[in-house]
Amino acid sequence: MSSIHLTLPDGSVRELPAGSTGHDLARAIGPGLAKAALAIRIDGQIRDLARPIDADATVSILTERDPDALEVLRHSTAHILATAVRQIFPNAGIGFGPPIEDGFYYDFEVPRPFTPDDLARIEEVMRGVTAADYPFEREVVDRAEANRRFADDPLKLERISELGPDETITVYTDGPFVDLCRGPHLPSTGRLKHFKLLTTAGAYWRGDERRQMLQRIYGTAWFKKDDLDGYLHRLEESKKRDHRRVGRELDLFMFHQFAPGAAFWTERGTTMINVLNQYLRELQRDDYQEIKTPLLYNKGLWEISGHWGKYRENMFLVLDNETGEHDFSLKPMNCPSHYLMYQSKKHSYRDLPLRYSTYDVLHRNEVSGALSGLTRVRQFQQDDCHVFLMENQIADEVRRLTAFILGYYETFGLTATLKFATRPPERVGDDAMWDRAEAALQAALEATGQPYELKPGDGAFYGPKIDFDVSDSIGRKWQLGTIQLDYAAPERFDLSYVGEDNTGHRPVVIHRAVSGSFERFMAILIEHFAGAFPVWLAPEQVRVLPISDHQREAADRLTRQLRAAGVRATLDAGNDTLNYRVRQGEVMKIPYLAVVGQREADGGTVAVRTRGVGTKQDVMTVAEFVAKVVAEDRTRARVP
RNA sequence: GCCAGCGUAGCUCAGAGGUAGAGCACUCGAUUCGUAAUCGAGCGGUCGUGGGUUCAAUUCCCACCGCUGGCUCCA
Repeated sequence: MSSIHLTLPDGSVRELPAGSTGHDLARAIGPGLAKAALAIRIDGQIRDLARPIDADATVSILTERDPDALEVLRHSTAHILATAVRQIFPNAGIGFGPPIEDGFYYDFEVPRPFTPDDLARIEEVMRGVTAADYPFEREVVDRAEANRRFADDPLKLERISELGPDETITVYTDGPFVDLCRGPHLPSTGRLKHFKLLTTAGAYWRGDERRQMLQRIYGTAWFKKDDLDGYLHRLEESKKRDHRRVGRELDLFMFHQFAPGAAFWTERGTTMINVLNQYLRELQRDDYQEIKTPLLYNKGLWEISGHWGKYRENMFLVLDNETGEHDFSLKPMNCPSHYLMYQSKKHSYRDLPLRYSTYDVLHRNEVSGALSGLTRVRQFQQDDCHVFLMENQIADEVRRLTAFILGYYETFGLTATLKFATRPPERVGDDAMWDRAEAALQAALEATGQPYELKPGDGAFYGPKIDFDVSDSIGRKWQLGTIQLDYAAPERFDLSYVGEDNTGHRPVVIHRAVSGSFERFMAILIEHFAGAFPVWLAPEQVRVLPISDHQREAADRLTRQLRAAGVRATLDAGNDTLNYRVRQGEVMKIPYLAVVGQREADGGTVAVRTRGVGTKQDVMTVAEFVAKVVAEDRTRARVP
């Protein structure tokens, strides 16, 4: 009888009879491992423990400690969910049930959507399935058999029909439930203990809005109760820093149903936006030309740019009373208007790269269901820039812009992930142009040395792009900055520059945004800092608190001194107790509370309470305090 | 746009087929205080909007608007 040789992670080799399983291996190594074993990694591929190993391989046994085991756990939990759903709704069609970050989901085709009560009931049945401790059994079937087994489920039949001729078709059974599935799974349903169903949602079959909507159930699953509790706790905590909540608590912005998707900025929020804008202006003072262009345009412009054909459904069309037609549109992007300005003059190659920057307001008619706080709005202000340059300047410019964007984020302690997005199905320009644009941008991106992820088909309709994504408090990623290469627009707008050879040449355009939009960036900042902004960003940097009316004059003087030095300071001399006013200051997350009692009033000092550090107070002279705040503001220090 | 949930005072939330409450906020009065809520009084809501059922609707039904979570889409 032949045998197989299995190399373990520590380099040792085990010899087992051919046909041995992962279980056998685990048992051979030791009873502890046999008990803890969940799955096995064979030459990098994770498999069921019960599956025979047919050849020599490098292997490792997966236990709870292996991060990959979580995915197996979650996918197996999804199966249990489906098991329970089928028990309650025997005719439910079974869609996809993958593991996702922190959990899993499963899509079902059912005659009516799930209610919250259904969810509770389903979870209860799931507990029964785990208590029954059914083994997950894998079986290889041929196509005819697969079609026969899933004859009552059109969703599964569709999946089977898509499997290639030489793909192995496997089905998994856990107790009463059979599913078409590639696996792998945990040994049995009894291994699943710490899970919770979270929400339901509609989801189009195959993610295609033209197809029927399935009912999706989201859940989470963990190996340990502590991990589950910890995750649920994290969910709660992140809700507390949700920018919509913090924005209201700190009085930064509001929304109104009469202007869906458009923020109202309060004085405090406006102050912050102005601070951000000022910072960007400072950074772009020397190498950029800031311009402003109209908000409303005749459709003629959009016909040239291609927006009328490719982007009209996202544009707010405006009625022209004279023609009776909706011939005008609010601009959804700045680019076309910047091309008009570029066009209006002759440009020399000596002037390139030429960078037009702007902070104009844009409007995009997002579908109502897409709106979400400040992260997804219909009206926003982009920190936009269009660079006109020669092809041989692309690499340099992309490197420069990338450094600019990442450097800007760094000021706030934000980190971004980069994505390289290529031609989408709906686009302008021919393939040759796209080949060139993608090659040029990717080469430039490679040259920056930054790691990036590839997103095929995710580019803008006019060119490939590099996106800079940052996560919000509940883990959703949002695109902030972007660098988009555009060969199409210069053609469409017949843009040119005069080269060294005194003839006309076609420039290339790069679209660039750093914050993406002030709105979205504010959302990210609010959540990133949980509202506790560093001094330079805080709308109110210092609040001066006289202990009683007797120090009012000294407090008033201090406030004026701070203001004269450019500090955003206010005086809170209300007749509330000091305790109450300190609390208000902490709740509003004011960086510094400057307390003036009789000792301070007499000595020309101030007792400074720093946000978040409690009762510890720093007594310093007024001059020292003013200098401290001014320095922190000027250096954009991430304090306190 | 699609699926689901939600919409009661400025905010957080109770409530019930018989025309509404609490805490905080706000206003006034008292208190003048040494680092996270001083005490008292008062003001405040055609219960998102419109229609229907009913003797009676804020409560039940329908439509619309908005918000939330997903799907699609996206800065």
